[in-house]
Amino acid sequence: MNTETQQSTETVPGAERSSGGPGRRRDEATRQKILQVAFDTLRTDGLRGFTIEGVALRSGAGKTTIYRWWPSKAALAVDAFLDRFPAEIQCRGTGSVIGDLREHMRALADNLAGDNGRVLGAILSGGRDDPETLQLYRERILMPWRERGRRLLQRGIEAGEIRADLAVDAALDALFMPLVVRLSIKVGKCDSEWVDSLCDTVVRGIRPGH
Amino acid sequence: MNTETQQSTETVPGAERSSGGPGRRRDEATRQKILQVAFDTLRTDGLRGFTIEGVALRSGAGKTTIYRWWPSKAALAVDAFLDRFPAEIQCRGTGSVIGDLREHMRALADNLAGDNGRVLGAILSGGRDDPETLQLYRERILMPWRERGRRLLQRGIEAGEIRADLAVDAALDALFMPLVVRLSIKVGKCDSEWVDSLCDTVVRGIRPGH
Amino acid sequence: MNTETQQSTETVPGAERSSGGPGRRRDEATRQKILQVAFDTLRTDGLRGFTIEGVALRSGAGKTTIYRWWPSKAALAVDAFLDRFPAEIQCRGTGSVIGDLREHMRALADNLAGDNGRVLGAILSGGRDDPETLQLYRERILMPWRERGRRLLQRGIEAGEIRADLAVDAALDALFMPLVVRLSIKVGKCDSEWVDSLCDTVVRGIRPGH
Amino acid sequence: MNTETQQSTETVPGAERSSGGPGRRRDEATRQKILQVAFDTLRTDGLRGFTIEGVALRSGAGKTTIYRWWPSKAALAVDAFLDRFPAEIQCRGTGSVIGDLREHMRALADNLAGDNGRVLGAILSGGRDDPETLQLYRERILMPWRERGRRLLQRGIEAGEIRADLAVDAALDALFMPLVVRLSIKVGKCDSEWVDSLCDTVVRGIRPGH
DNA sequence: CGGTAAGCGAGACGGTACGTCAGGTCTTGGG
DNA sequence: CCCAAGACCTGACGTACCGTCTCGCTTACCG
Repeated sequence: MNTETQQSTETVPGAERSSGGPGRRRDEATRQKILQVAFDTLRTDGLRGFTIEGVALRSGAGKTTIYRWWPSKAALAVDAFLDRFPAEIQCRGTGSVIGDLREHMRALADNLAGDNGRVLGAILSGGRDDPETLQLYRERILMPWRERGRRLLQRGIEAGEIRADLAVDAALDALFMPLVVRLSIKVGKCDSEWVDSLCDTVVRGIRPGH
Repeated sequence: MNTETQQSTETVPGAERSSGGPGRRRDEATRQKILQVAFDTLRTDGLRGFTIEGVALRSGAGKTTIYRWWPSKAALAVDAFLDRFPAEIQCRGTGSVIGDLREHMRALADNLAGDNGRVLGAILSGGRDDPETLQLYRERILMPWRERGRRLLQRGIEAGEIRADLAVDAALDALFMPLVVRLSIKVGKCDSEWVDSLCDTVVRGIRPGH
Repeated sequence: MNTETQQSTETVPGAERSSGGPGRRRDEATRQKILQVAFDTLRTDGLRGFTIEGVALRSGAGKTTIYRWWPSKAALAVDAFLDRFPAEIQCRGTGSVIGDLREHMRALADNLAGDNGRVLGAILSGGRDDPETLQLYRERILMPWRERGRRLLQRGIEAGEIRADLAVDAALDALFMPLVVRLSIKVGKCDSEWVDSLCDTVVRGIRPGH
Repeated sequence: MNTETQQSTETVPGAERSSGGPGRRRDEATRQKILQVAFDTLRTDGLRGFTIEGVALRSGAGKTTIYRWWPSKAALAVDAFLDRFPAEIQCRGTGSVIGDLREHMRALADNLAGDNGRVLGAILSGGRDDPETLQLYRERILMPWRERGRRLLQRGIEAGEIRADLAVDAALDALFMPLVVRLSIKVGKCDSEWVDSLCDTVVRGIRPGH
């Protein structure tokens, strides 16, 4: 678990009520075990084999305990993912904004190349019907990516590296959505070659140059 | 059912073995009823409320009959969608290739604005765990969109409207994937305004012009 | 099949309408195959594994054909049994009526020792809920046994070997019912030793003798 | 439920694990309701209409709950019967052992005259294919009858009322099996007249008296 | 330092849907 | 009119998880 990047723990499901008042404290080891098992199950069996019952069994926890802290299995899945996914993608700065943008997307794709990608893919689709989980997904996974991208684009506009009349949201869509789809629909790979190609295309557009 | 646009019906699940040999023929009315009910259920209740049991009940068919023709509920969902979705999106030609591209995407978005979009969204994610259905989805829904787009882009390159060194696949990703995500994750609308904005962005790129 | 002992074939289910009128004649080979397979299935798998579906499959007949000639699977079972069970148990005469009685029961038990017993046991219980089959069973299997026994007893009474005030039906119950139960409930064996013991007991009674 | 006559409840299916250890206790009311409904269904509709599904529906219990406690529907049927059937048939003593024997059988027939008989008849045959249930049936229903009878016979032998060289098992067969058959095959009634007649026959034998 | 208020595991409970099996009916084409 | 093949609706099967609900036990604070 990446403790240093876990911010605003209080409002996160599965981590509330950690002190104050009488009664036994929440067992942190149990929480960890549950998240661990949840993540592994998602990785190994996909969302199909991901059941509260199974997580409870394999983690040695009671179902009650899981339901006490996570409102739905989708919430648990999102949490299990985020617990192992850095809130802030770290990447080295290049000289230019557009270079930084490419680095950001590369780092993202890198990070999602292995287990994380499998797990996120599982979540992406499965939780779709649960509006609450969709909300969680948008807010806690997708938005941070876009916000980081948005900041970069704005910085680029200010620096004159990006045209001022850009429809920022559309650009973010063009950049990040393909990543999301490739993960969930498994159409093609998400390697850095592809990421570069995508970035380049969006940066230059499809019209004949200059 | 749109008979004229339904090509190569023989290899499509749920439509095989329609003649020859002894034994009772497949009941076309039943097939239609099942697809109809499946579509309506997906539209109304989403994938959450979409159960074989329910479709059987509401269509008056036996569960066995459904399982005889569709291997999984995801396969049924894909079929129900395609039965009501035109295989070829029709749109008027404009003078330019880029105009045609925009028209194509507008028509697509239009077609998915109502029930079709709801249903497709439901399918998109739910079928993810069933590799077979994913395959179906890619081949029978996504690919036709991309192919149409690919042909347009290539025509544009030949006509000099589009730069010759374009990474076509990346461009297709940037154009169509956002549409898919907006449908499935319900992040933002898919109206023609947004489509125009997206097209424009991909066409011009994000760098300062010429 | 024991053709010579099969009497009154006309009223037997599965053997009617064998001539006259237009149309194709009934296929005797098919009838034989069905009965054969039915018998074997009962013998091998018991009533549990005895299904019209299975018989149709293994005999190569269509389900329709079976239903055309037998109203229920119990009827088929009874028929399959009777087709291989001699209508008249043959046994050598002894000097005395009581000896003949013992011989009759021995022959019966003998005949039911192997496959026939297994099959009859299967029928006995399974058909119980179908009143029609129960009727069949009583009329075509049980009654002949009792009638033969009744004739013997009556002969014994006339000959003075059996007391005149005997409640014949009760005696028949005491003699034959244990056989039926042992077959169906599988409580104990039905070997000739046991048969002798039973006969002897019923003959002599339980009170101290002479 | 006849609490006072229910002995050794611990080893009886559907009544185990009623205390100790963590976890929610078994709901006795539910158990009662299930047995009640099962009994009523058997009485009303026979074994034909006796389905786990139906019992679950009418009792308000989940199918899982039934399957948790009873391995098969036959086991449930046996239990439903025994729950309402006195483990020890009570009957007044007469002066003689043979009189007591007749009383015992009368009481038995009496007890089985109404609903109990219908239910037992239903069980008798239906459970035949399930060896486990057959076992249950033999051990928990048939054996107690025979044991009681056996004790009576032995007492009779000691008292000189019954001949010393009697084959006790054969005598028990002759006495009780007809009862069982009459119940299951429905050949004739089980009234006290018939019971008397049967007893008398077995007691006196069929040979001319003394 | 003892009461009380949680947290925790185990596990029973009423449900819903699953995917399968067999029952009995029907509709083909061919003999 | 018979027969095979086989599609069809019905209904029950036994299983898997769901989310809820007791239980008895274990902490830990707070008066």
